[in-house]
Amino acid sequence: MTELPSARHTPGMAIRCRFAPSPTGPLHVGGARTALYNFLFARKLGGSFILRLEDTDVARSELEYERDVLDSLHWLGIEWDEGPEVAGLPARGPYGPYRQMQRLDLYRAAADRLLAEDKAYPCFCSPEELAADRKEQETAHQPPHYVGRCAALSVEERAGRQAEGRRAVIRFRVGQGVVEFDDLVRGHVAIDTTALGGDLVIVRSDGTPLYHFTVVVDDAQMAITHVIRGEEHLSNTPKHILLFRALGAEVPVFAHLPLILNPDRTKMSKRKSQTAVAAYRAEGFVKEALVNYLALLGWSPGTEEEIFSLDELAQRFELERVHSAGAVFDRPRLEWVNGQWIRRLSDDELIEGALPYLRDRLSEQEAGGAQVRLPGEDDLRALLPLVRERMPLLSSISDLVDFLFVTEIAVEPRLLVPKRWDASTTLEALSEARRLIADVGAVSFEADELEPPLRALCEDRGWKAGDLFMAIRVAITGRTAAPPLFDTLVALGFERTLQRLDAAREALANEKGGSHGTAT
RNA sequence: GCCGCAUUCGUCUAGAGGCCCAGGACACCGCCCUCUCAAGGCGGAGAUCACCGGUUCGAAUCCGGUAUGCGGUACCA
Repeated sequence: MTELPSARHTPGMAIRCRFAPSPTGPLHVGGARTALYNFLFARKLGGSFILRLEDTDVARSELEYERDVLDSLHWLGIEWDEGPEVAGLPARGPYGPYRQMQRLDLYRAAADRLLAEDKAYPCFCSPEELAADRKEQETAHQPPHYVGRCAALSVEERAGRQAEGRRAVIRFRVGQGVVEFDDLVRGHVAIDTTALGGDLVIVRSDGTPLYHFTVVVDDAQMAITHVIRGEEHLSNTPKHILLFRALGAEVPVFAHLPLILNPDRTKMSKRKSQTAVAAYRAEGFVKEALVNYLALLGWSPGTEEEIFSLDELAQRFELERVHSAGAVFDRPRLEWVNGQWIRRLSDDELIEGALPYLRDRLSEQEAGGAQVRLPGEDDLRALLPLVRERMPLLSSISDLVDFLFVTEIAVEPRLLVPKRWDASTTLEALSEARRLIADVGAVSFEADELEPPLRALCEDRGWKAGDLFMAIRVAITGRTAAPPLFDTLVALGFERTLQRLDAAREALANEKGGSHGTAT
């Protein structure tokens, strides 16, 4: 029996695809990308995107994770057309319920049908028997498979075992032959059923269904036309196809996505990489960047453009252009994309995104004993031109401007002295600069007014302007890297600029006096 | 072990027989710009297209094999 490819999509039929996470952990970037590709595919072709929760692994499923998965998808802008009830909102769509634990009777009915048609059978083999089989196969260098001990039991034999009190699993008859299908990403795939490990268990002895069964029952009942999922399912696809056929259902088209990898090229894992979408969000990545980056991890538009909004992606996305090889998750590149998107955000979006980080930073400092003023939206709005292009992450805002909102900054005296200068020169320069700034500022404290006289001073004294500016920068920010100096002075304000200059001079004088005192 | 999938610069990728002694981006290096940091501009280094055979006038592109990697092979999902 050689099967012809049957994974054909009927033209004209509405496209339906789905993302089916199991809430056993926070949403992983790999899952997010799978969801994204499904979403984009549906949007591009005017189909429906369905969300289904695979929560049959009761032991590992947690409500907290379910919320994380849902929140993360929502944050990314990946909205579903049909899905379960969440946060008080009712379920949407005609094929519900969309939670597997609420679909148990559907699986039971499907299993009963397969049993009635003898496409499946009860298997009474004990775990010990199975383990013994496996061991034997191993020594004989055979691939592990179910030997079929219970495949041909008579009605009497089954009744007998039941009477002994043995509990049965339900096994699906896999049969002989080659299963073939055309994967939208991988092309033609053919797998012999002998590689499937024998008749597979679809219902546990406690009556609960197994993944390979529920996924097919659900995809069939929900009329899924395209199954877009991770590559780890490729080898199991023949089982699914056989099950679809046995159930008399249309076999969907499959598309197996390449894996996202750790830097060592193994499947990306929590153990070796940061995987949770929520963790990237917390760090200060914007949703546009994560979507953009993930879309390009395994897919390319074929042009040299690389910044795309979700809407643009939905217009351009093609499954046929998805790569077949795994892709290493490259954080530096993600940060670059993030910087690109931060530049593109509106002022309000940027403020909304960044302000909480700044306030958190200042609150921390306040808790540490510092006196701070918590900035509001307008404070940050005024600073946007100074910081926007300096932010790889939303959280970068803190290092850039926090010194503007604390009453006193800590200045390391050594940092005040530029490389080409000594402490005396620095002290003198700072004093001269203080005088000039006080004079100019008394009339008008503007960036344009401040710069020329200070440059003239340097010219006069034979100083490098950069050295003077660096000394001032450290004096008022405590850092050697900061936004442009004169705008920063203005943002700080006339009074506070003079205060910090004075404090720096004092610190320098003390330091200098101290070291000289001991030397002479 | 068996089955499957994959293999183009460090990384993400373009490339569907001649346009490729392989293009772009990130990262890296240098120069320019410049008050620091960024950003931006320009330039550099970086891939014998995993390897070996074959097909062809011609192969990164087609075919076969090998190697390596990854995935699957559960009463997990």
